[in-house]
Amino acid sequence: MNPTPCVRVFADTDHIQQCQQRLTQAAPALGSLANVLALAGNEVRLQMLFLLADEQLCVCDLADVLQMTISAVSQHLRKLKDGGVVTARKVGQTVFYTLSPEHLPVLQPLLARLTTTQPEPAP
Amino acid sequence: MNPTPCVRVFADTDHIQQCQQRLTQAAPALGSLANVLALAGNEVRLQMLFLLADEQLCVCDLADVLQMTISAVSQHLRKLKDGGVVTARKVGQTVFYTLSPEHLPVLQPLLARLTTTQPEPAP
DNA sequence: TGCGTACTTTAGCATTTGCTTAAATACAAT
DNA sequence: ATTGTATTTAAGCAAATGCTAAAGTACGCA
Repeated sequence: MNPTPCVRVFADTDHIQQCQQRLTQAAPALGSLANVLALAGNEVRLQMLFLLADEQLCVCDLADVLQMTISAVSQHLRKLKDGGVVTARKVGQTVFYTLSPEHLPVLQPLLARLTTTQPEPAP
Repeated sequence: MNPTPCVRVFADTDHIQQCQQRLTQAAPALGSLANVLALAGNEVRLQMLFLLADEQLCVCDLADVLQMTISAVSQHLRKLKDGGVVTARKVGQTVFYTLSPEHLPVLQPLLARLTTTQPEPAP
């Protein structure tokens, strides 16, 4: 596991342990956050989330907009659903996807950055 | 590219195009954001960023804290550096890493969520 | 009951990721 | 110059990812 350990003389053991303790304390939140960010860190999925922040959409719509196979879209949506990021609502044979409230506190500020109108470069 | 196109009868073409236009407009910011989130979406790297938000650290420190090979840590740091997320500052033969200001607006609120003290469950 | 539509799931495959191991580079001190 | 410390880089490999293609499921309607 640690075949090339850190060998410097002046390792501040106390400091190291403090850092480890901070990590341990943050661990649950950190793990959860990492999962959400990993999901949102894919460009296609981030596009989906961006669109879903505005309105609910069905698989077919997303496939049309993103110019992707329905299958590929569906697989992305499954990951997002498994991660608790989106929620599926079935109406007849159509499945509408929405951002689920669970991770909105994380996602909203991120997605908001994509909507704000960029300042035009001076002419 | 699109072997199983969406075949439903009532595809709202105007709506689809509106969505595509919103995507196109957000594209640069969205791509950049996706890159940062993909970097932060790895648990090890998120731990690193969490620690670096508090204080600058060298490769050796991070390896000790995270109980990882120096090589593995160095490779993660390279990705973070290439993505403009951290900055390297060399002092003698030690390299200190810091969060770079470029993507702080994205990272700060995320990392802040890890520091806030959780409310204790009532006894 | 049978057909068509919307979606999901499976299997397969190329690419990417994150690690290990080993060699290379950079600097400091002796 | 030589040695040692801190870090980077390269090569190799197992596992994860994201797609395609092809079945499979669920629902609505005639």
